[in-house]
Amino acid sequence: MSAKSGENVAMHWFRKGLRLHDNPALLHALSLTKNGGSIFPVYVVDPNSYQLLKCSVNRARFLLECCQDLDESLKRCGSRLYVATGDPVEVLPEMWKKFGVTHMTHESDETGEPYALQRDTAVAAVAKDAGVEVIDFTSETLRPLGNREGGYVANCGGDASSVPATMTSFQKLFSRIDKGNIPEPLDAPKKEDFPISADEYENDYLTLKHPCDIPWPRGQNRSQIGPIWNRADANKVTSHIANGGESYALDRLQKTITARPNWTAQYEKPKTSCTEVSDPSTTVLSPYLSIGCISPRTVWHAIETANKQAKTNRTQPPVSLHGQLLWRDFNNLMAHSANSQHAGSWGQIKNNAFCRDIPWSSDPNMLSSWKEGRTGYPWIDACMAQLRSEGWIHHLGRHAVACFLTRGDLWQSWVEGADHFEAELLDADYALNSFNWMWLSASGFFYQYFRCYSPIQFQKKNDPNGNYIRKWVPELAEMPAKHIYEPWKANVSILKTAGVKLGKTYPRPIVDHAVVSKENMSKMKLAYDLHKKSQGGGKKPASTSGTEPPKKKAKKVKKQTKLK
DNA sequence: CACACGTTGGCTAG
DNA sequence: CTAGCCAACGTGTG
Repeated sequence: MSAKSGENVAMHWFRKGLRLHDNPALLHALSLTKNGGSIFPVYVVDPNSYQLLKCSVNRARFLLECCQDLDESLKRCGSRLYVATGDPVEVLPEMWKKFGVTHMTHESDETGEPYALQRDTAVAAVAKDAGVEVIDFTSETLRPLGNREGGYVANCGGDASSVPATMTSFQKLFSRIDKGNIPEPLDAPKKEDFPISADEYENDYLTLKHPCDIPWPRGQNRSQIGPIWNRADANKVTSHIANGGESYALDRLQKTITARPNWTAQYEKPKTSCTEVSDPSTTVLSPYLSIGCISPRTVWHAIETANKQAKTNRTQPPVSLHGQLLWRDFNNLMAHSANSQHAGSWGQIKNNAFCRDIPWSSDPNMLSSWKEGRTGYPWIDACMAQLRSEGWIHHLGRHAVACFLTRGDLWQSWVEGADHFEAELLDADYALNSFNWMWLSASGFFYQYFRCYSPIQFQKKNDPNGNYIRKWVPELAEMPAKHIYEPWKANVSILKTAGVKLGKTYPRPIVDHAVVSKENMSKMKLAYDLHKKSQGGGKKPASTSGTEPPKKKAKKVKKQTKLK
């Protein structure tokens, strides 16, 4: 196809942002074709992308469903999704040439995720050579992260290293910009917004239907990067916590938020339940937000509308539903800031401006026991089983397993845990994943390491009968409630009745939580002291141990006087 | 320098 | 079921 002179041939390149609604880049591409011309909506299945490099078959399945849904929606507009496979730097120029593309739009990736950054830089260079004009738009977060108008960095004097690094101060920044008002989302384009043109490639660039159609990254040993699968594994993926696609995302938004104004207004994240065995207590919009099936601004305004309809008092950030979107922007801003200071530092410990260097051990056996749910702590193993099976765990379950792997029990690096989550979670997100792992391991953003989750007590008080364990660790399904959280404490006859053989049908505990959690707290104390020394450079004299008892006394006295 | 505060801890006494 | 302690983190504010 060649463009008539004066007519634009526009391409919109979907990477994340797999939606038609609130998609400024797509709308711009369409506006270029108002006076004739044509549009090519494109997705490149890129095995090296964050979405596919480390990726379970369940996550791959979700991504393909997103593309299929997008294809169907575009078909209803008289267009379709053109799917290519390979390295965008090679694939896109071929398509530009074939289609006669004059302009390409895409959503910008502002976090500085290393692969996306080098990919977009390389694509911009080849586009320049090919004479294709590339225009990008921010639509991944509530506000732009960087220096664009209305962006967080732009509102902090343009310096990405001086943005707020605590949630409290971030909320202040958020409220200061445009008085905390978030622009209305843009409508999805309608059929009449699309130019009419025949599809000369109707048998080509079709959407992939099966995870096995996705090629492995070339020249790499896939088994060392992430999960591998075959057709039989792929066909077995049946437990769907979420079907991929914008249609499903908007449907879920309707059912969880729009239809439940009182529930929405009273939402308190820490109080949501992590004991449900089939019906999650949260919205499960995260898989859709991470791949961009739904716009954060669309979710924001749906919450706003529901809040106004509610007949109850409404909760406030950070625990409210709006608060959850603020956390998301905050996490993205932190990734942007870290990578602006040291490229690629966000996902690692080294050079990461927000991460303390804690001397984690590296024990392959500990790590694999955790990944495979063989720690001998039923609540931890149940969570890991749900992760493997559904690609999702409740937020508090994630806390428990993350604390357990790192500062709580196994003393393994948070980066290992983050890699596993990235492979398995349907809502794997570059910014949020590392942020939460730093938080839970007390490497950054959260420092009260003496607050430690118990792999037993925390869930025992929520789910005394252990229903969640019974579902995800069926080996323990017959254990009496009294011993289901600590099967090693049950006597021989109880175990026998329940059909459990410790060390055979279910493992003995890999560590003694009561012992190692105390040891680990002292290790944290040492690591923090070392950090203080390296930071202060002798600036601040270390307090002597002799001052401790009087300090305690003084505080106690003050507390007492305060109470009176 | 002191103090309040931080989205979601555990334990025990009353 | 709740309050207070455990042993004590960093950040932001005044």
